[in-house]
Amino acid sequence: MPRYDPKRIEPKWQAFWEQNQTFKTPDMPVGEKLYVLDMFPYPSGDGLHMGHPEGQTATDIVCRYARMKGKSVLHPMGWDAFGLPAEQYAIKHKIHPRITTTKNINNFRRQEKMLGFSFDWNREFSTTDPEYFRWTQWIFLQIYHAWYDPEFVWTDPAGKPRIGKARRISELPIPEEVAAIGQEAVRRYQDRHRLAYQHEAPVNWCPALGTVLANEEVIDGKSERGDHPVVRIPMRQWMLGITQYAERLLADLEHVKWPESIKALQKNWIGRSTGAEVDFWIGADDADDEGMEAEDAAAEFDDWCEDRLASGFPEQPDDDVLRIYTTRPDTLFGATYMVLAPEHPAVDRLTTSEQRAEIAAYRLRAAGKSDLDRTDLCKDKSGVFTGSYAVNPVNGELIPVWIADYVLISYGTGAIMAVPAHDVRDWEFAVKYKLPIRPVVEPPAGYTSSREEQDLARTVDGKIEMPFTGEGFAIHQGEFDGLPTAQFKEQITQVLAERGLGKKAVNYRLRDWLFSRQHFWGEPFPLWHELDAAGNPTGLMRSDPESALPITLPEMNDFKPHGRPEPPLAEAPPEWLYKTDTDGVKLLRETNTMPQWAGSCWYYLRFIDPKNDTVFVDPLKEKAWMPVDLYIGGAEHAVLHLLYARFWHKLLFDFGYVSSDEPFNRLVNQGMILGEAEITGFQKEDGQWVTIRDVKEGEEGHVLKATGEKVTAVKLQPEQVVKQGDQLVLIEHAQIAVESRSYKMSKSRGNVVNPDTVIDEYGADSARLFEMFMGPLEASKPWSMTGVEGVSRFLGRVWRLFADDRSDAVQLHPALTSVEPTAEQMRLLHRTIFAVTRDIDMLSFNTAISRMMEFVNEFATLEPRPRAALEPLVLLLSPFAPHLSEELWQLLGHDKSLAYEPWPKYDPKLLVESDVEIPVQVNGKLRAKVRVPTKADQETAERIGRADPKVTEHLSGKQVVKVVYVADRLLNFVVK
RNA sequence: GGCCCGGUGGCGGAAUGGCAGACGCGAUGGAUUCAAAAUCCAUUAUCCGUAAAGGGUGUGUGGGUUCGACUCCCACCCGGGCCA
Repeated sequence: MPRYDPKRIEPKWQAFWEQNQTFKTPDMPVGEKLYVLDMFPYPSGDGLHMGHPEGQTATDIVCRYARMKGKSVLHPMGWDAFGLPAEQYAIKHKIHPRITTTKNINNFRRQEKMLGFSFDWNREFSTTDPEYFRWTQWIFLQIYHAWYDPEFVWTDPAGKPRIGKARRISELPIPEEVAAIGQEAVRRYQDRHRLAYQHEAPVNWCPALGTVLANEEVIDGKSERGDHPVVRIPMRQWMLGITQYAERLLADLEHVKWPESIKALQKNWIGRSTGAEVDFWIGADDADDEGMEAEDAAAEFDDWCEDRLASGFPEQPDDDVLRIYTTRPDTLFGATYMVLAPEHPAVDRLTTSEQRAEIAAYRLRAAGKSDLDRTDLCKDKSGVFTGSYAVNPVNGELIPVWIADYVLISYGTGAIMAVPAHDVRDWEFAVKYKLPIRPVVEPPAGYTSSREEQDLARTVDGKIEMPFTGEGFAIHQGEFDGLPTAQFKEQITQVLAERGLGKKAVNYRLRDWLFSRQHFWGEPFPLWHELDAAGNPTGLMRSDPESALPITLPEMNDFKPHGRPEPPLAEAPPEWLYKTDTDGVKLLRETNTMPQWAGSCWYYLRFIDPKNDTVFVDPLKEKAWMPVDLYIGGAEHAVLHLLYARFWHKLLFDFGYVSSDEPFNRLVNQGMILGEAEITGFQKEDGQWVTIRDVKEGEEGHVLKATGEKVTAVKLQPEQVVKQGDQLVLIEHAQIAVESRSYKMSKSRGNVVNPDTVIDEYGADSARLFEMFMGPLEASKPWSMTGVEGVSRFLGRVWRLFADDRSDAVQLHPALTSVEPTAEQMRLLHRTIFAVTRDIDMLSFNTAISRMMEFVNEFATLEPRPRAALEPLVLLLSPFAPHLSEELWQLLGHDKSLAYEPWPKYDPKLLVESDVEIPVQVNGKLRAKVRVPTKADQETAERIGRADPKVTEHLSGKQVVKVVYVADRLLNFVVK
C-alpha cells in the first residue's frame, strides 16, 4: 500500500535530474531566452533559513514553467563567500576561513539540492575561487585605470546619444602647468582623477578589540560585540567614484521594472538636491593676524568682490573663502552665523588663540561620535565659536564662524551658512548660544506650522516665535521683497553667478564608495605602493598587470588583531608583501582587501560564462543572455548591493564590455518569513496580570509604562485567550489584553525553523508548496507547521488521485480510466489551466495553488475518474511540486521527464458557460440570484430578474428610477 | 521626525469599483475502525430568530465620491520596515 512517500520519490528524481543533466543550460539560448536569478546567498554556518527557499521556489517555478513554454532558461546558483563572519570564526577557533567557507558551501549546496531546484549546477562558483576573483580584480583595474568625463558626448552601441562616460586614464587631459612640472606631477594629477582613488577617511577603530569595525557593527558609539568604545580615526582608504554616476543611477531607475518602494529607497539614498554653492570671504591667511579689523575688512572685502567680478566663480575655492552648499540660497540674507564641520580644514587657521583650547577639546569629542549620533535630531546641539568672522556676500555683513558636529564634513562642502529663522537645527543652535535670528521668508497666508516647528516655539517680548522651514515670500531683503521662494532662488543664484560669488549646484547625499576593508578574508587589491630608498611610501602606485591576476591571499594562519588599525595583511610574509620592480623600484603590496559587496557586483555576468579563462564574460554570450529578466531576493539589499552592482555595470557599459546599461530588468522582493505566531501576556513579580497597553519595551525586557517596574513576558496557548472587540484578552481575566504577533526568526528567540527538519518530516515538495501557499510572495508571513501539514495532505490527495494506495506495488489507481470527461469537467480543467497559467505569470503562486486544490477536491472521490481530464494537472503542478509530478508522470506511462513537456493550453471556448448566475440587488442590497444567458442583453436580464419572487416583493409599491446592469456581473434596481 | 508597506473570521489569506471571507489551517459533529492513525462527509464571520424560513450588522476609525466602496478621495488611529 504505497502512500505518498516523499522520502522515496524525492531523492530518486534529484538523482535522475543530476544524472541526465536535465537542467544543463546551453551556452547560447535557443529561441526566446529567460534569465532568472536569485540573490547571491552568503553561506553562513547556520545553513539555509526559510527565506532562501521562498524566493528560490518562486524563481524555480518561473523557470520550470518557462522551460515547458519552450524558452531557454538560465537559472544558476553560487556563493558570496568572502566576508567577516568566516574571518571572525577563524580568529575564535583558529580554523582557516577557507576551510569553514568550504564546509559551509557544501552544507548550503546539500540543502539547495534537497529542495529540488532546477539550477544548472555546472555554472556554480564561489566569489572566493581564485578563477572568479581574478576577474573581480580585473574589473577593479578597469575602474582604477578610468576617470569620468561628465561632458563626453558619444553614441552607445544601441545608437542612443549619451553624455558622460568613463574613459581610460590615459585620455585624461593634463593641464599644461602640471605637465610642465614633470612626470611625477602628471601621475599624481591622474591619481586624483581616477574612479578608484585613495582618501583619508574615518574608520571605526575599536582599541579594545584591536580591530576596525564596519558601520553596522557599531551601535551608539560602542562595539556591537563587547560594548567597547569605538573612535573614528582617519585612515588611508580606497574610494570608488560612484557619485560620478549619481545622475545616471537616478535617471535610469525610470527604465527598470522594480517595485516603486525600492526605487524610492534608491532615490532617497542618492538624495539629489539643487541649490547653490556660495563663497563667504574670510580674508587672507596671515599667521600673525588673528581676526579681522572691521574697517580693513570692509575695504579688503570690496577688493575681493571686484576681483571676483572679473575672474568669476572658481572651480576650487581659494584659502580666503569658506565655500558652502545650500538648497535655500533665497535665505542668504537671513544667515547670521556660519558653522563648519569640526574636521573642516579651515578650522585651524580660523581659530583664535583664546579659543584654541576649547576648539581642540571639542574636535576630540566629535571624533568619538558616529555620523548617526551627530545628526540625530533628538540630541542637543553643541558647538564652539572659532573667534573669527566671515563676510556674507549678499550684504557684506560680518558673521561669526562656529564649529559644530551637526555639520558633517562628508556632506556638501562641510560648511554651512546658518539661517536660524528657517532651519530647525540652526534655530535650536542659535537659541542655545544666543545667536541672532532674522526672518527673511514670510509664510503664505493660512500656513499652519508643522509639529517640529511648534516644538521649538519660544516667547520673546510676549510674542511667540518659531522657525519656518517652508516656502513663502521674501521679506526684509530690499529689492527682492515679495518674491516667491522658488523664483527668488533662481534670481539670487543668477545674481551671485554674475558677480562670481556663487553658482547653481546639484548635490547628492550619495557619498563615494568606501571600498577598502581592514580584513583578511576578501579580495586583495592588485596594487603596489612605491617605496623610497628609506622604505617609506611615496604616495605613487603601480598596478599589477592583467597577466599577474589573480592576486591570491598569502598563506597565513593567524588573523588575531595585532592592536593597530592596519589590516591583518600587513603581517603577511615578506615575499608576498614586497617586491622590486624591473626598474629597481621597491614596492609594497596594498594590504587592504575589497569589501564583500565587490564579489556580488558582477556575479550575474559570470554565470553566463563561468569557465571562461580569457575574458570575464564572452561578449556574444553576454549580449544573448543579458539583462537578467527576473531578480528575486530580500529587500535588505534594496540599496547597497543593487546600487553598487548598477554602478559597476554602467562602468562596464561605458567601456563596451556589456551591452545593456541596466543589469536587472525586473526586481521582486520576497517578504520575510516570520516565526510562528506567539501570544504573550505580562505578569508583575507578584503574579498579577497587567494589560498590554500599560507595558512598554525597556532597555532590558518589558516594564510598566507608568512606574518602570519590571514585568515578565509569559508565553500563552491559544486556548487561554479569546478575541474581544479588536483585542485578544485572557479568558480568565477579560480585562487583561495580551499581545499576539510573529517575530523575525532568530536564534536568540528560539523560533528558527530549519529547512532540514521540514523536509525530513514532510518532504521538499510540501516545504516548497507551503512557502508559496502562505500568501503573496512580497508579503511578510508567519510560519506554521500545521499549514505545511495542510499542503502535505493536498499532495497526498493528488497522489491518490492517480496512484493506488491500497495495492502493494506502485500502480495506477483502478478508478482512473479512459471514460469520457463530461463537459463540466472539461470546463473545470480549462478554467484551472487558464487560472494557474495567469497566476504564474503574475507571480501569484498562492492563488494558483488554491485553484489546483479546488480542481483536486472536485475529482478526489469521483469514480471512475477520466484520465484525460486529470493528466494535465500533473503538468500544472510540476513547477510547484516537481518530484511528485515527475513520479506521477512516470506512473502515467511516460518514459521521459516532464521538464520539457509542453505546458497545457486552455481552450477559450471552454471558459465560458452558456448561462451564468448573477446577483440581483435592490438599492445595492443583495435580494436574489438568478441565472441568465451569458452576455445577455439588459432587457433579457431585467425580465428574468423582475420575475424572481424576492425581487418582485422588494419592487412592489416602489418606483424604479434606474436599472444598473453589468453583463455577467450584476443587476441592480434603484427604487424610490 | 521623514519616506514606504500594511490593517478583512479564532489564524494565514481571497476578492482592486459589482455576490466579502475562495483556498488552507484550526475547531465542532459524524462515517469508517475492536481501537487508533490515515481517509471521507457535514458545519464553522457575527447578531436577532427554539429551529427552519427570513432578516439586521460587518473589511482599523470618521467623513466623502458612486446606483453600488475591502477596493477610489480626504483626515485620523494602530502595526511593521527603511532612513534620519
